[in-house]
Amino acid sequence: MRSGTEDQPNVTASATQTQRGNPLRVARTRGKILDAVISSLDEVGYSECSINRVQTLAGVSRGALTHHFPSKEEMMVKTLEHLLEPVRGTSIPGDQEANMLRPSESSSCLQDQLHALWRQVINTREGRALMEILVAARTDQALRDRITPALWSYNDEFNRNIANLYQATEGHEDELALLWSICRSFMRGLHTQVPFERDPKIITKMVDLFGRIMAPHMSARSPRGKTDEEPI
Amino acid sequence: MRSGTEDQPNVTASATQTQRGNPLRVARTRGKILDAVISSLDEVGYSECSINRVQTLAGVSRGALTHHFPSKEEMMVKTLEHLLEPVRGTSIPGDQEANMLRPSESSSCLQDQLHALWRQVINTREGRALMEILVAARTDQALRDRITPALWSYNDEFNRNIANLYQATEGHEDELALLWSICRSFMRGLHTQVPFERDPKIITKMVDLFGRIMAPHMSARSPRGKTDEEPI
DNA sequence: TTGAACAGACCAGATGTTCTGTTTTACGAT
DNA sequence: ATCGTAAAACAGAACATCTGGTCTGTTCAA
Repeated sequence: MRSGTEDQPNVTASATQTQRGNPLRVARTRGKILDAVISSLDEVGYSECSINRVQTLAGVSRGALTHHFPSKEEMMVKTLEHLLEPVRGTSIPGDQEANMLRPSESSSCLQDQLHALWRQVINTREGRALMEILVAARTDQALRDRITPALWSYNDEFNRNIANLYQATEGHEDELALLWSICRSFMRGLHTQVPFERDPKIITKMVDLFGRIMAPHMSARSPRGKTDEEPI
Repeated sequence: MRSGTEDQPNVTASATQTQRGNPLRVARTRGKILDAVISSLDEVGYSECSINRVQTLAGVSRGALTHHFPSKEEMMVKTLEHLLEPVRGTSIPGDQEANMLRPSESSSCLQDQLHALWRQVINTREGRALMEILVAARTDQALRDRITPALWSYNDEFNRNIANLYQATEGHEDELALLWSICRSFMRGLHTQVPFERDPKIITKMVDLFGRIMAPHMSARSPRGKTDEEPI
């Protein structure tokens, strides 16, 4: 609580001259820590994602960790914001996840896009780590209060982008955001089914059938106007 | 590890003469403990659901708790099995949750039934507690291995019942289980959205729209014998 | 020389488990 | 009927371990 609790130097942006001097060394350290947090959340869950585990996995000292993240709550908040960055405005152009909303290169069929969303975004280290934080924040009001603004901002950005890339069937244009919320809720729920499913193909079948059911209600906009190479 | 680790006297059934004597006193104690576990999971989450909190909330001593549940893992396993009981074969006939799968008395419209499922089963203390255990078990292999059989058994029973009460549209009869898995996955995912939603009505809207989308693919069987009274 | 970046020790408190006692209950012998 | 006994049911202390937070140093770059 010695320094401002809310405006740590941004790691992704070029923090060239915040106050004193630390070029990209802090970015590497913070990156290692955030990566260790994500791995820990994915592999052992929120309750076992302890400071000791993170510092060991990241290969940094306790001092370094506490310097960058004064508290565990701070660590989780910053991790979540880090996880949400790729789809926000602050994303790096070359980032792979930044294109998650864009119709995949292979096909613009909704089913294929949902499959891609599941495989490349939701069912990943990052996706599972995010889920852990969301579930933990439900019962941790302090954490929830701190991550809610980022989630709202993310959600707004998400809906803004999605309206440019997809459209609901005519007469139901106002339902597009709701439709996508349903898609995301379905896939988050899938997280709690995967570990217990006998046959992994069931998950694929569920995504596939879900896509078939949703397809009549929404579709990708044709992206001509941005000179994309024609999806369908 | 002094007694058999797998066959504690069943609490729901009339444990009249298992080996020695304990009539309904143990049922009350176990009930208080299980209730405290459920409340703790719902209110403070898995990571904060400690032995101390449970024993305090239940109003029982440490000895009583460890007597009935020798380990925390055992406690969680038994709690999950307790949560899954109402819809299993071992359910008490008068239990309110036992009828969760049955078309509600109000209407047999799928949307209304999904709303009832959400309000009366999923979005409840018990539903949220179950979610906490499922999420925790993802990263806790020992716990996962112990609850998986109960989940499979529950799932089989679920699908068996659901086939008697619902039907997919003709030509897709084999998809009924998959359709219901999608419904359940969607609603589990909803758990992670509720705490962060600005307007609670959004959740209702999502359930409603989801029901409208799913309705063409499945419907309730008429409960009178086999004489269908035309669902669609 | 200044302050950020890092290193590592230290702490009070909480965690889950194990342990030894005490009470309660059922049942069999009298 | 009652009394003794064994085991279940319960009570609570003690344990080593781990948690997250705080603290004092040291290194590094401007």
